Amino acid sequence: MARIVKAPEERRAEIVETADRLFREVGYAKCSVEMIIREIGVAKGTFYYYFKSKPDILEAIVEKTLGQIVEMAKDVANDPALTAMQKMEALLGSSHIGDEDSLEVAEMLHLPENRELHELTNIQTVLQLSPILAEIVEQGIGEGVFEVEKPLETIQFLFTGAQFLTDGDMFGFSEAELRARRLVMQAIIEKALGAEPGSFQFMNPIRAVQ
Amino acid sequence: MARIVKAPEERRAEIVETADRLFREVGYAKCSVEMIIREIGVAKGTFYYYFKSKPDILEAIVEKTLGQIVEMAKDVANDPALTAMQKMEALLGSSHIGDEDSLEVAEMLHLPENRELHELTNIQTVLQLSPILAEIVEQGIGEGVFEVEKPLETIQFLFTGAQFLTDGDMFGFSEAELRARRLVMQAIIEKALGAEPGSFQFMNPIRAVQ
Amino acid sequence: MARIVKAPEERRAEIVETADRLFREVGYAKCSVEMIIREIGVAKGTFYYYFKSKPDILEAIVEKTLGQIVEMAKDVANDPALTAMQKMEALLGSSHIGDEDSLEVAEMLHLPENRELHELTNIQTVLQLSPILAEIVEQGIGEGVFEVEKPLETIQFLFTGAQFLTDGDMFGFSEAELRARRLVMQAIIEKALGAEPGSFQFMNPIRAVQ
Amino acid sequence: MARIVKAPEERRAEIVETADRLFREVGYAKCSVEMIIREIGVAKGTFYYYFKSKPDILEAIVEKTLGQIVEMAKDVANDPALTAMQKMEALLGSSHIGDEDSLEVAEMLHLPENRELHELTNIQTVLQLSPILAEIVEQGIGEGVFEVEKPLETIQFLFTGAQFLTDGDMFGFSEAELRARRLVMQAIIEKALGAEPGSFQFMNPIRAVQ
DNA sequence: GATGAATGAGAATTCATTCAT
DNA sequence: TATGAATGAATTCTCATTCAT
Repeated sequence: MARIVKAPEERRAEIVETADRLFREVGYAKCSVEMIIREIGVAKGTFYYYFKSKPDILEAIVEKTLGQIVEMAKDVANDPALTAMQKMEALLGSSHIGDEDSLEVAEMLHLPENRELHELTNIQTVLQLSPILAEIVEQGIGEGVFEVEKPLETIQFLFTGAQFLTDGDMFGFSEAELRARRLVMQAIIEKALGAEPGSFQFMNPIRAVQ
Repeated sequence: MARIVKAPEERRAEIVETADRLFREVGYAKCSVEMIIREIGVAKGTFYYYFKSKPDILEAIVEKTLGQIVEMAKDVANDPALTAMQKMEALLGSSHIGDEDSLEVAEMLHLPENRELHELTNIQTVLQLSPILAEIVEQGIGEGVFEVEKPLETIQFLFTGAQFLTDGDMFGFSEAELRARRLVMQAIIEKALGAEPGSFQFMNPIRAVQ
Repeated sequence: MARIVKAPEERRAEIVETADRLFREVGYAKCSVEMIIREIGVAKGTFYYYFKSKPDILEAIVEKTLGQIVEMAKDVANDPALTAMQKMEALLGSSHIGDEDSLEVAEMLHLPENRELHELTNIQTVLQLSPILAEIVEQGIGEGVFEVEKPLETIQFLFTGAQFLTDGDMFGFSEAELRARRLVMQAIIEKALGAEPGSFQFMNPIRAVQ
Repeated sequence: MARIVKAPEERRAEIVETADRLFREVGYAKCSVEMIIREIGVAKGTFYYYFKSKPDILEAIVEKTLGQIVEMAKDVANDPALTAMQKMEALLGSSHIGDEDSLEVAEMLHLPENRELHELTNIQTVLQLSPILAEIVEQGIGEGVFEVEKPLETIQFLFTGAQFLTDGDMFGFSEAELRARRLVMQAIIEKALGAEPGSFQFMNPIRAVQ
């Protein structure tokens, strides 16, 4: 096959992205290295030139994904101009704000993922994001909008429930069922954080059915 | 090897139980059919006489496990002598009541499981158990101990959070961390169900540190 | 491919023999499992049903070969009717005596072998055969035909020299060169063992050029 | 990486030396070209600029090694001031004479080598060195210290036995076992060459145990 | 019902070698 | 001279499944 030379970072990114997509589409275990390289049009050796094993690229994907999520969350959390509630909305709201191509946390987490990626990314997401969210909750306590004793543990529980219940299609819920669950989630979160009922309405915006 | 003839149901049950145990011990993907039959001392053909494929026996295991859990939950739920709170305690409490070898729901769900079984059983557990628990919540509303609008969805959210956060060692929490999370879980559940603070204390019994 | 079922020992022996031959023909490293199974006409899985790895079958081959050699040597050594000199002749002589299909030690050792098999079999042959030969030398000392102080070490040295110098075609000697070396070998062995000059003439029989 | 230009002979020698060392350390087959170039800090292409293949560099190494050995042996053999016995001692003696960093033949041959290098170098060593040694034996016959009919073949046999029996750790002998074998070797060599008993004592110098 | 030898389609990984720059 | 990204054939090994007995 014709040899096409690319800048290493470019080639590496190309492989990561393709693998990421295929892993999510067909699952990590069922997606062979063969599939990945055929999709890109490179040789087996090229794959192994950049990644020393299949688990190795999985790690790279998780790191990349988490990096993006955490970075965005930190940007929001550290913005001194925002109230705790505004930060919550920015991170958990389901409506797009600002520029188009920025993926939101909520959206990122709702990709149809498979088990391995699920476990690795979702769990890591909960673990890495909850301290950031907990800090926002602390800010909110200071601002008098939240009232809760153990912000970190509370956030972790709520996050986990939200993550796994509405993520992917693990549960096979219909759109209507998902909506109902999101509404309830909102109420539980408000109660758990001691927030005003309705203050997390941004999680369930009224909008036209997609 | 000597041919040992057994009653079909017995042989089938033997295979299911062994596979169940091995799947949980070493994981579904990593447990080969070979391992299962060697453990029992039976031939390959015998396995395929009873189950048409490996996924097939996985399904059988999940069905069996769920059946046991759901049956027990229904027994409790349908006991006319118990209050809603007592039923909750019976199903979610972490202390043993009654005979020794009966596995509780809470206990069953906390076995170190692997991904495949996890996904299949945990999710199915949430889906099948939540209507039963929701009914108990309705009973509790009638008895004035709970106050919540959407029992089913609320239960599902809480159940999911509890399930995934404290199950297995997905998150790698230490014992102390798990205890902290269980305490918070109790508070959130009470708030979400509109129950008296401390009424779900049975989830966190004071006991000697192991 | 048509499934041909054979008795396990038969199939196993078939694989060992084919592998043995191919390893010697093309070398252990260069002979792939694929080559072996294609030669026999069985599936890959069949090979791995009988041998857990490629090194595993190598071991089996060496064991088989050594077993045959050592067994024959022991039979000769333990024959009470033979003198030490006759035993030496039986084991080291290059002319066929008796039944046709019995491979002699000398002949067995002169097969064109490759490195791995060479190292493993030749060395093991020296180590396992030298005590047997040393015992014969002791018998010879008693009979007054040998005179040497350290039979075992002496035998090992002589055996090693003989083994590696005239074995296979490591050195690329011509037939004439080999003959010359064998003659000298005879003289050295006689001197080293303190035997009568010419007593090991059986190693170099006068015969028509092949 | 920064491109470091070196004089061709220097670069070539650098690669040969590194490959030589690594081949001996990890074995020819197990030492990849990658390992060699990483060790030097040079690119793949550079390796293939100097050597057309991996077997090619192996050949270069053997030639280099043999060259050194043969050259030294010739220097000794052609020294008109030395007796045959002194030459034997110079070449086969196990004690250091002269300057420190000069490797002796005996020492060179006892490096822990691997199969490929072993076969190629040891055999070639025997073949190239034996005529030189044979010439010394002829000189010794003239001087009345040796008495043997076929010097070349005799030397070849003795050399081969010595080489393979005590080389590397093919046989896995202990230090004590090796000492016993070297003593016997001395006796056999003396007998085979018709030399005075004890005249080859230099092969087994009495020295403090290490 | 039961056996276990046999199947074969993959899977991951290695590495000597090439070639555009 | 030198670089290093790219190649791809080859290799070992796995394991769910089949089928002759």
